[in-house]
Amino acid sequence: MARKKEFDEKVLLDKALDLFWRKGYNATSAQDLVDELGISRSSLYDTYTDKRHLFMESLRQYQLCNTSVIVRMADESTDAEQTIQQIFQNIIKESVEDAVKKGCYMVNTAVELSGQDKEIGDLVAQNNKNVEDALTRLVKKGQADGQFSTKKTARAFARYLFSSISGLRVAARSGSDKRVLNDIAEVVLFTLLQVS
Amino acid sequence: MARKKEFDEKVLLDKALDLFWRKGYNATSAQDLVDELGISRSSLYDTYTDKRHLFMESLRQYQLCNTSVIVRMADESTDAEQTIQQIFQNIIKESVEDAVKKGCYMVNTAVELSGQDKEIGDLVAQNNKNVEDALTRLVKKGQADGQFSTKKTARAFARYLFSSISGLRVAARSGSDKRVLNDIAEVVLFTLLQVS
DNA sequence: CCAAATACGGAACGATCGTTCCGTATTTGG
DNA sequence: CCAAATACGGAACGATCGTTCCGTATTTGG
Repeated sequence: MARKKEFDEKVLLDKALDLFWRKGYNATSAQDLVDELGISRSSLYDTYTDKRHLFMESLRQYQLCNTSVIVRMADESTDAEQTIQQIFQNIIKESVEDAVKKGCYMVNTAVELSGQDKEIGDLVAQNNKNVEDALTRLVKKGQADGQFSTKKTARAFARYLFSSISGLRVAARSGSDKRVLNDIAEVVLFTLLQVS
Repeated sequence: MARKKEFDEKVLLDKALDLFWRKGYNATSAQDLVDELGISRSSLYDTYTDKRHLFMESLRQYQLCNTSVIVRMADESTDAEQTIQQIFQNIIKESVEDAVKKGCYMVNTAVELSGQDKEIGDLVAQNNKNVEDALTRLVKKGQADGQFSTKKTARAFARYLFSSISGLRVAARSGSDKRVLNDIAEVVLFTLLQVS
């Protein structure tokens, strides 16, 4: 029984996500958000509580859209080797096509805030655990199918893959070009195949 | 022909480095620096020009102390395989012993500032290039000695190793415990040996 | 021993930070 | 059609930002 919002809450959450992703939390001011989202301060605070709350919402949104894709790919896989290749190729593609070199929002946030903000650190840690667990299931499957070595545990391989992805994302954010990213991914995949 | 400084410029540069390393650039205020270094604002600005300048000095200091160690290890190596193991073991040791989980200053800075500050981005890029080049020479040596595969170029392996180190450092900063870091390093080294 | 030069502590600068408030516009239920 | 409720734009809040200024202390060359 009142006036309706003139904007779409979810569309603007995506805009905020994009801004935080690009600039990081500390370097993004309330004024930046007002400019980017195109709404007034009062609407911003009325809708999203405050800057930190909006940031956490955007992190959850990212988790929902980007991280869970990897988890889904891992769990729906019928060919572990091929799925891992796909995961890496997706990341390369996304990185190369991104003109502003945003890297990975979770990696960026982990580096910037994990040590300073417990709640955000916990969210990132939970996210990482989900991915690591999914990769572990995927590697276990690959081991059962005789595609991967069993000389290390599936958990160890999964941690290795996760760390490789982080490294690739840092390289992407640092501005490494396509050739560098391809080299990295190729060697990760190559070494993975060799161990079988 | 005037009064002498009551503090050691280099000792305080190390303190500033430690603070920036821990908190990042944007989250470290001038007040934080005054508190940590124990000198007044005027002395801070008189000695180090301004916050950004002090930050860049600390980056150069880090490059001098930490990054160049890897370059030296690579160039003085007589056994490429063993040297790479040493490099990883050093990083693990440093990460495990660091209670505040600072990670790698260059990685942290690359993630926070490479996209926003051209001069800092260039410094990080130059640093990365130096490490990548040193690793390339090291891998080339390992290939010549028959320790590593020649199915990929030395450059590609070097980029892979560099990215692996970045990933490891992100994991360390995110608070991964010793077992996780060990798993990652072991698989990197394991896969490296397998390809020979 | 004094004039010149630099270092110092701490107050103060304008700018920007994240957040709140206020007066008005709009919508809806009765 | 009016009372209640929410959304809006934009001014304003106190706090903190990075930086400068000022008056005093200390050192050194002549």
